[in-house]
Amino acid sequence: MARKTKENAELTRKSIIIAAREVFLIRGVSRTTIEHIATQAGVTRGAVYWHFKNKTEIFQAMREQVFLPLIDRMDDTLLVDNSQNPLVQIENFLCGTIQLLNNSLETRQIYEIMMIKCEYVTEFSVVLQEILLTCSGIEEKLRFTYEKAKEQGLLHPSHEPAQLAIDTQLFFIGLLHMWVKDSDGSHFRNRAIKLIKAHMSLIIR
Amino acid sequence: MARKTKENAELTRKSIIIAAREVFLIRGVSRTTIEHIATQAGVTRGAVYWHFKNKTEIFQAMREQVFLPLIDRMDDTLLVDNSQNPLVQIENFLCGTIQLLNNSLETRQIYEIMMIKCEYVTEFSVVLQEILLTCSGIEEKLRFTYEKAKEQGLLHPSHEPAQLAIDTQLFFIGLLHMWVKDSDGSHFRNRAIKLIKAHMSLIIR
DNA sequence: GTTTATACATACATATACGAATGTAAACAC
DNA sequence: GTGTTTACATTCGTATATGTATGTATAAAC
Repeated sequence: MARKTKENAELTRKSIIIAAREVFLIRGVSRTTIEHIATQAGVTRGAVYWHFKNKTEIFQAMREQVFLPLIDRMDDTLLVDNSQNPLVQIENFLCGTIQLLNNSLETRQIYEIMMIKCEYVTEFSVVLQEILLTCSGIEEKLRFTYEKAKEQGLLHPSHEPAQLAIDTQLFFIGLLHMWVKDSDGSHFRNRAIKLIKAHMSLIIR
Repeated sequence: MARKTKENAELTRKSIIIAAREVFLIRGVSRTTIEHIATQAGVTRGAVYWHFKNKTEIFQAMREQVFLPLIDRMDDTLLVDNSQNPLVQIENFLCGTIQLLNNSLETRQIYEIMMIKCEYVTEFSVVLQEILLTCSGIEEKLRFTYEKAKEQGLLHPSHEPAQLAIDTQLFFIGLLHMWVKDSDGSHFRNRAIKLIKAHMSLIIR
């Protein structure tokens, strides 16, 4: 086939990542072959192997699209000292994530793939470690923000920021998992924002 | 090969399920072949196909070993009216599940397989629905118990049993997920019981 | 304008997995 | 004790996936 311009080649690369996401979602990562991805992207396996070494590399490229922005947004919402109520900051961060999932089909699908359409074995075990690291980061930033809240006397005296941080983190991890699994929407997707507000109301003094 | 007695055949069947669990854990469900399972069990594919229609059936047989006891134990701990403090009942149920995971290698491995070594697509989507149903059951039983607590004046007046039930459920789902992923143990496994007690302490009036 | 590297498509070799079909020896029913 | 069924092992045909090797037309470099 005729050689493409650099811009066109980049478009091909992106279309492969999009195609991979679509096929991963339907078939799961393991059962997806390079051929499936190529066909979905309208190219041949040759094109895929030109842009990526193997399926794992495609998966990683797809994953970076949601993880990097997540960290950024977390930093923006929680760490930036905007003299706002820290508890509101946390609520905004949690609700913001849910709204991102609601608004972005791409993000929604990638979360779903990572949570219930991927087996974390061999090459993918590395991804698990990264996820754990990201979670540690979230916990730390939540704790930092709950400490601000405590300093401002917004917390019940017997509540420790470290405990609240983990509790909120686990609540949110659980919520995300159920949000993704609840494709019907009736149990968690439609109520997610309310559930977050309810969780935060348990913490307010 | 020589025909086995009924008892021996049952042993073979069980050894296949055990072998499947061991291989699923290492290779993930999708990447595991019938041949892998057979070899691990010390039989041939013929034996596996004799006892099970396909891999999905083996998976289901394995899964039932942990899900049925979970429901039973939940009913025993939460529903039986033992005139104990309802909040203690909930704490006991949560801690009991963690202790079960700590004590039973089998349960631990099956949870790990179901959470991060399995892709819920096509035939396995059914399993997701069952999991969602089980979760609904858990939520309901938690709510029932929180309602008992409210009647006994153990809750803060502004706290609604329905909200608490979901909050506790999501907390626990998050905890289980992190418990499983934290194979190192330092972040969640060693602290799980403390985290549960901390969570419950947020709820006590 | 020629050369070279690029961006793929095509073809090939190898490996592996599945399910069914067939074979078989012993357990069990009678 | 003979016939039948069971509990597997073995064999076979087919399908599918992978990575690489090779081919090729063109964009880009000079």
